[in-house]
Amino acid sequence: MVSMKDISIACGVSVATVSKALNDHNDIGSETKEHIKQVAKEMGYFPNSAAKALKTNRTYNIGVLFAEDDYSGLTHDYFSFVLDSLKRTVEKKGYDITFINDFKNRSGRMSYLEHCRYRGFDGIAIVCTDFYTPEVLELVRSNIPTVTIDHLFNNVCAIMSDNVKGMRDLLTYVYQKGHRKIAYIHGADSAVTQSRLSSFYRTAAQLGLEIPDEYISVAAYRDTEKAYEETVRLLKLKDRPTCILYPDDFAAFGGINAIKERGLRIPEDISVVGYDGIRIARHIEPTLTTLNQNTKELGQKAGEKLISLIEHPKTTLIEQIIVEGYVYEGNSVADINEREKEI
Amino acid sequence: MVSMKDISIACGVSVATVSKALNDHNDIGSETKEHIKQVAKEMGYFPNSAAKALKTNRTYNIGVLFAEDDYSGLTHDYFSFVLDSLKRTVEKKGYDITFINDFKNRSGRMSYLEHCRYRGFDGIAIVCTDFYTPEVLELVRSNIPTVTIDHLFNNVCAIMSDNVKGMRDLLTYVYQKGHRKIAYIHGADSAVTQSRLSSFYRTAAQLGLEIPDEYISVAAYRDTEKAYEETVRLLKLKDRPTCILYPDDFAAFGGINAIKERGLRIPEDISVVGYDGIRIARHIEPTLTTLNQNTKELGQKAGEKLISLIEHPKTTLIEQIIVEGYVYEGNSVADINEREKEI
DNA sequence: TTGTTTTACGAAACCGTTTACTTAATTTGG
DNA sequence: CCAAATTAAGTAAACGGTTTCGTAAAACAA
Repeated sequence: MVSMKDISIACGVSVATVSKALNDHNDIGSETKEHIKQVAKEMGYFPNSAAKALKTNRTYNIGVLFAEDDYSGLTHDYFSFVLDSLKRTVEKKGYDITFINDFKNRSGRMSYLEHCRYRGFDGIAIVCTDFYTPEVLELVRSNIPTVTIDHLFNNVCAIMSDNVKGMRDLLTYVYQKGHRKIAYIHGADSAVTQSRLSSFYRTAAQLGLEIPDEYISVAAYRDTEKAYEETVRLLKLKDRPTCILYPDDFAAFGGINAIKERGLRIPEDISVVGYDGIRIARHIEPTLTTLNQNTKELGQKAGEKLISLIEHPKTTLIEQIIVEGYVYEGNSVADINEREKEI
Repeated sequence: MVSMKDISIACGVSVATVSKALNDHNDIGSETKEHIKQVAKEMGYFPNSAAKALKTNRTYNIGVLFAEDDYSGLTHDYFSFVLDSLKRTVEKKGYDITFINDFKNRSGRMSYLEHCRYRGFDGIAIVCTDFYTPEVLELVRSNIPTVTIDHLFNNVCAIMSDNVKGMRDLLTYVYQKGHRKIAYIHGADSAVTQSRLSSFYRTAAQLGLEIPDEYISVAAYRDTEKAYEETVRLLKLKDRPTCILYPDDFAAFGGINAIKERGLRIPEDISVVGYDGIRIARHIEPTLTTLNQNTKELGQKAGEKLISLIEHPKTTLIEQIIVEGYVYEGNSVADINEREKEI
């Protein structure tokens, strides 16, 4: 490992001069500066992040907290796209990404916050987790620059997918296609679910839709089994819905299977709507009508906001950034306007 | 930030004593040791990873190189599962994960290797990338402990999914179902593709299958469009195959769509086989018969091997670890044994 | 010329830990 | 009882940078 000391010897200057030359301080003569840079390059020098961090308290490293439960963080289509975009964004600005976890070593276990302090993360992004555990709360209450994604805390920047508009657009779309009997199997309780559900009810009211209680039920996100069951239940109803909204695309597949197994056609017999816009939704038959979330922008805004928070703490607004998605029009929703007329 | 110095003052001992007490050196009296530990806990002390790394040259941080091209690394179902498993495994042993990239700061861009040295990664895992770029080669030639996944380099530990056995099992399965006219749309050229393709031919020969050239073609992994096109081509053949193998599950969906659009049924009219065993494959209709790769074990073995390489460099074997998958029997492959008899 | 400012660099402290080497006190052995 | 060995602590130098402050030389002004 070639260090500044080696360069200072090679150039016959002090290490202070080397440091200042490489960092482009302006109290170093331009010839000296160029010469030092040249020699540094020739000798294959690059800095030691640990030493730099130790002295400057800046690591250029961002901690990302992702769900630790099985199969719900990294492997989640929606969140992995957000992470990918976040990663690209911060890397462009010279930051690395390290996962936050309950770090274990011989002296025991660390809380998330302790882990962050241990690693000296300049900022943290909380992407996909249970936001109401004590450790997560401890984290957001700390003074480390933080952004959360799809969750709103007091005094913490949040990048939110516009669930209210998303659900409104989705329901309005379905309505315009002539549907009046619309069921909604919503996700498990969370801030996101709340937003969507209340937007669903509000929009329904505005459209003059009547939603019987039996049209509303719950299946956890990505729970194909439960979505399947609930779909079966809905199909058995005397007054069956013409369209079913699912918690997300993945869960929708459970519903689709239930429908197909009963010999019903999509969308002719019953329409189906997902949420998220995962890749596969566009590649199956029927292509799934869904709310396509803008994962790229979510990750990008989160990264930009976080870096701004780190580099300009005084002037960066603590705010909520809303990112809109759009209705992806597959062919899983029938246009029944004409059918209605016939009746 | 409470440091060892603070504790040393609080305890009336030197920082060396604190350091040794906290690290359980045995030249500290047990009472003193306990007392120091107690005070450290009370004061909320935890170490500074940068300082520790600077002094010890150990970061307990592992660099992971993931493809940087759009939508092929993090968001890839197969690789994201491997990463998830790798992450869990190394975290259990007290290591963190940071992504390797071409780090940029004001003094320019770093190569992957330079980035690794800059961050002082104890080891690196190369998971999913183009293995033949100069920068990746530079990386594997370095003396940093390294494991690669699904690629074999000289003198580097490799964790490989058993593509030879996988393809053999898959083809044998299809054969046992009575299929004799089997097409294989294989992935773009790579070591993985080579393994599968040669295993396909060898197994075919052993089974006495004749595979006309027109049954073999190429579509990039996850390229639904190309898979669609190639499927259309296959369907138009005079002597049409009864079963088509795809590069991966995702690509298979392209093929499935082509087949369905032409009014053909799966598996009654034509059988379809994927590769990977991504989650969704079990949740669509028909459920996809595919080779289920053992992502959990791949990530786990990779993590364990890497840590062994880091902690016991002398005694750890440089070897190739093969992880087997299994045929997931969906219902996309028809049993045509009886049909054959009828004819 | 002399006094003042500017420029270009160096000395040294410091960031938080680890560790080789000392040293003082205590225990052990004969 | 005294020398040797052991134990328990401390001292100080590193690790590789950054930064404050000081200063000699050069440039400038009058």
